[in-house]
Amino acid sequence: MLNDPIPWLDLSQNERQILSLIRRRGPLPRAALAHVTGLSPQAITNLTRKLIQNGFLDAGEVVRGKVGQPSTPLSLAPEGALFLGLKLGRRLVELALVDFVGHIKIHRQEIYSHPTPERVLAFARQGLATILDSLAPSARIAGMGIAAPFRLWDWGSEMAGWHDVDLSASLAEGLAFPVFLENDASTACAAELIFGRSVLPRDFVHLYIAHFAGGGVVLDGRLRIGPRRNAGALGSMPIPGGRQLLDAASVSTLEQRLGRSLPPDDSGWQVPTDVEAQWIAEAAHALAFVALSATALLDIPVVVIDGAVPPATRRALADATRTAMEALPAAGIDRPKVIEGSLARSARILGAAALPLAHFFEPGGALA
Amino acid sequence: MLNDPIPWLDLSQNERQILSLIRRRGPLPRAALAHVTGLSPQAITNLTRKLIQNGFLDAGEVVRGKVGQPSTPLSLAPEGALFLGLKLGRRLVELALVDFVGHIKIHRQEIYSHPTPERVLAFARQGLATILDSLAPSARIAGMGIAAPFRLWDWGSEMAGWHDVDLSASLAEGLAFPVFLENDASTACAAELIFGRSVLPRDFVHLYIAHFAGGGVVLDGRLRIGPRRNAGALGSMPIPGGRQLLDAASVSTLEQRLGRSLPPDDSGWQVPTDVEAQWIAEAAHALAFVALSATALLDIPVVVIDGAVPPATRRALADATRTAMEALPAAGIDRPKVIEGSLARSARILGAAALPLAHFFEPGGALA
DNA sequence: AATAAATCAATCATGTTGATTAATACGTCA
DNA sequence: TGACGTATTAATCAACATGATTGATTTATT
Repeated sequence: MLNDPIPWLDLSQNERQILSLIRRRGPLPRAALAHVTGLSPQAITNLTRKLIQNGFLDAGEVVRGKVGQPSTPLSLAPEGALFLGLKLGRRLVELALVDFVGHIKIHRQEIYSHPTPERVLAFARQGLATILDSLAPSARIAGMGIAAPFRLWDWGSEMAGWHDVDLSASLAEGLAFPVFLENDASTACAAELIFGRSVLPRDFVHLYIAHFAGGGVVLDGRLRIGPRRNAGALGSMPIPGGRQLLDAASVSTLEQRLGRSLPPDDSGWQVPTDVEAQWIAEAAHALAFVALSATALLDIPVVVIDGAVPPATRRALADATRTAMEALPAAGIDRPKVIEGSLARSARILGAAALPLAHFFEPGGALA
Repeated sequence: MLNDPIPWLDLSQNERQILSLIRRRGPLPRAALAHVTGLSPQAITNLTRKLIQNGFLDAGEVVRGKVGQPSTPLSLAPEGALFLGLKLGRRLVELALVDFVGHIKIHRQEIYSHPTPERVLAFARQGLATILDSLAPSARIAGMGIAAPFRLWDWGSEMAGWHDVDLSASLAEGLAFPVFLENDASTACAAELIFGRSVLPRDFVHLYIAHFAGGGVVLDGRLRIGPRRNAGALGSMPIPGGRQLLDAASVSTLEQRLGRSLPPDDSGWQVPTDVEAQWIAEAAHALAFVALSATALLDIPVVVIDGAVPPATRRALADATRTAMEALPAAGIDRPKVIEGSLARSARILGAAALPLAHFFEPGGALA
């Protein structure tokens, strides 16, 4: 799957670095690229020529008004590559086609009471066929990413069918592009890293509060996977009281307090304020503890909090986490900045699509 | 300090990789190097020729008895480069000259009740002069590393003098080589990584129990420093009870229980077994908690425990940590293996010397 | 005239590829 | 038993490919 040097996807590290820089900082002229990459202007000329020819970059309008020859900013070509994302959730499957700049071009979804392999596969296959049919033959799909919770079968007896399903392999059959699978919370982190609208440092920890709590760790601008593909398992972080983060900071905990489950969109989020406030207080305490742990270990300057929750709730969680962190001992370390994510419910599906993007277009394949 | 391309120290990434491989796996023939680096045999021939010419590698006796042409294993040249290490402790300063394979060639030390800048600087300068005098002019010193606890001034009013001392800059003056400074617990980790006799994976966390508790994080074979040079501050990891690791797992805690301080060598370690056992039990609990946190965050497969304690104590700590970890919740993660370090009291001084070594000879400069 | 962006042409550094040589073990045959 | 051919492995040589740098040059602007 990862062994074929598909010619148009075979980018060098320096080409990837250029694309990654423009993705994060917006359109840049060649001179700026030379300066920040440390490469010679000549090398940038050669590399960008190739990238433009291959349809990954567009030359913008020349910028006049400054001393010296005008510069021509280079921007990402939206159709440079397309990516498919499949997100598997507790109540919802989603399939999306995402372009090179992170726009969702096509989106389909289906609601269920609980996911079965048959239903998910049928939805994915049919959606895939429809999408592929609708595309011009010139459209370049680089790959598909799947965001799925780990251990679906732990959710209850009706989920036992997932035990021996290899979603990735089942869907990859017959497709002309590779398929990637990752924990859904990690994909949310990947989305923030690749498509996020926040200003982020090279190192940060991402906490994503959905039915479960999970996260991702970004070091040196790359999402860390870990030797056993289980880094960023923030939901499993131990917290005081013999518990783990996901016991305190997850929507499932809120649902338990509430006595009912919440629908898979913000519009249905009707939660009594006192119940929510209490949940937030406890969750924030756990989040603060975990954030400080990460900082002591990795010198993390920023912790991003996001989740499949309404913006107001996310804000309250972030605020409460900041407050809770003040009460925890931090001798010898600098408390990290807590900021909100920018993608909320769309983080996981965008992150799914970001998996092939990172693999082919980010320096180092963004895997580690 | 780090900007000059001293010719004999200007090694390419591939040269560094070769040296690093041989350092860890022992003498290797060229064919093996080609296989594991992925470079062509021809490239290995060229690179090793240069490394031998420059005095970093020695060709060993050819190995016969196998099918095919005999192979000539290449080993590190002990005099390939020399490194100075200065370790500053609570009761002890040490200065050492360490060769390319991690042997301590010269060692001097001085005991005090508490360190003052004057005394430490005088000791270092005099020792430095003596050592440099004793060396042949052909000896190649690559640099000096300093292992010092952070925030010395927090130890008490008599240490206030350290507030505005830049040890690194003061000592660098007049020296022909660069000086590096790092937290002493981090250098212990660096020593295990570079000179350690244990078999280690590419990712591990190192816990070092001395007067304080600290540690280091190694990812992808590189010691992680962090954007603010404070990664691996494991002593500051929060643990249940509103405390931090160093409140539970440090020799200073033991000394408090004991009502007296312990001398800076194993021979003076006379601790009643019940006091030690109780201390170990509490420390192990905290260590296990921290180990699990690190694993959830980074998918760490191995945690190394070492310290400035007798081997038996270290073993008891490791054993107790393993046990304590079983009692902590670990849903969603694999508990890491707990192993003992191999360097004990010499870890920090060796690690100090390893700082310049890593900077010049490890892939990526081993800083991150 | 100064400045900055971008390119051209020549060169260099560092790798690969494919052919070649060297030294050995092992099977086979006289 | 000893001699000899063959497969195997290590290592190198020579030619070439890739991808960068350097220094001179062109262009468009204040």
